[in-house]
Amino acid sequence: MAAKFKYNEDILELSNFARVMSNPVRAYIMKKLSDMNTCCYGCDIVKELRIAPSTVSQHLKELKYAGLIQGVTEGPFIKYCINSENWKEAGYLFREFFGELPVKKEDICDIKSVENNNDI
Amino acid sequence: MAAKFKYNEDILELSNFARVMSNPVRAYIMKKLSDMNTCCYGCDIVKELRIAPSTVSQHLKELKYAGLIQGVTEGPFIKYCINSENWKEAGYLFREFFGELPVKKEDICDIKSVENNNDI
DNA sequence: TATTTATTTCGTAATTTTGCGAAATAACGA
DNA sequence: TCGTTATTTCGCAAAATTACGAAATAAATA
Repeated sequence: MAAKFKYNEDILELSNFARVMSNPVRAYIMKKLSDMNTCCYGCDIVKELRIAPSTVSQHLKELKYAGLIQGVTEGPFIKYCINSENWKEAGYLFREFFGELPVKKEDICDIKSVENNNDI
Repeated sequence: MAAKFKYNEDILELSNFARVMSNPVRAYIMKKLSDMNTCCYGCDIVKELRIAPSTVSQHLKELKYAGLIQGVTEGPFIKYCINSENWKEAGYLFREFFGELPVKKEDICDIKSVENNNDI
């Protein structure tokens, strides 16, 4: 029978990052950490999302395993921060995947010149 | 007991797109369609990835349901093309999620390219 | 008409994901 | 020391995902 197809490494990496972000809890955590570029404790997430500590712990573990966050022990707490390096890496991967997007209005340098636009 | 947390709509939308792209077959198909901005038939995917037709059909259905592709009947074939509108939308969602990344050279706002730009 | 090709639907089995409670660990403060 | 708080690990059950084969549909063609 035919050999199994070998996916491009980028596709596998991207789909794995996508898998990690496919859970709302994990997406929420990453959004929180990246948005305000701040850190948080597991107990913050427990309070905010009102889910079991063990569930949060599991998701944080997965994010850590994926290299997207890193934890620093602070007494009985563990302060989790984003791993900027890998976060950027994931960002580039997705950006490349979706391709260069036409600029949005608010991103355009000069609004006037938008009126004659030839891009597809 | 505490009411269930209500996620931001963007988070839910993003994690759902992420779920869709978390499967290598689906990521492969989208990459193929978006990369060369071309179309394909289900049977192409069957041949390329060497997986069962029913499996491919299922994945195409999911992509269609997510609004990322659209099919046009062509005799016994169905030609699938990308749904640019929604693909762009997903792209923006991810771009916003990952935040503005340090500009790469080719992304730098260049008056010339903006001058001929029709896209909204 | 019979055959071939592309596709879909359906049912199924295997695997993965998810969320939780219970129990254990660790650090802090009264 | 004892109780509180934060966290993790473990086991479990429910749900979702995945891939497949068999059967059915539909169009093209010999």
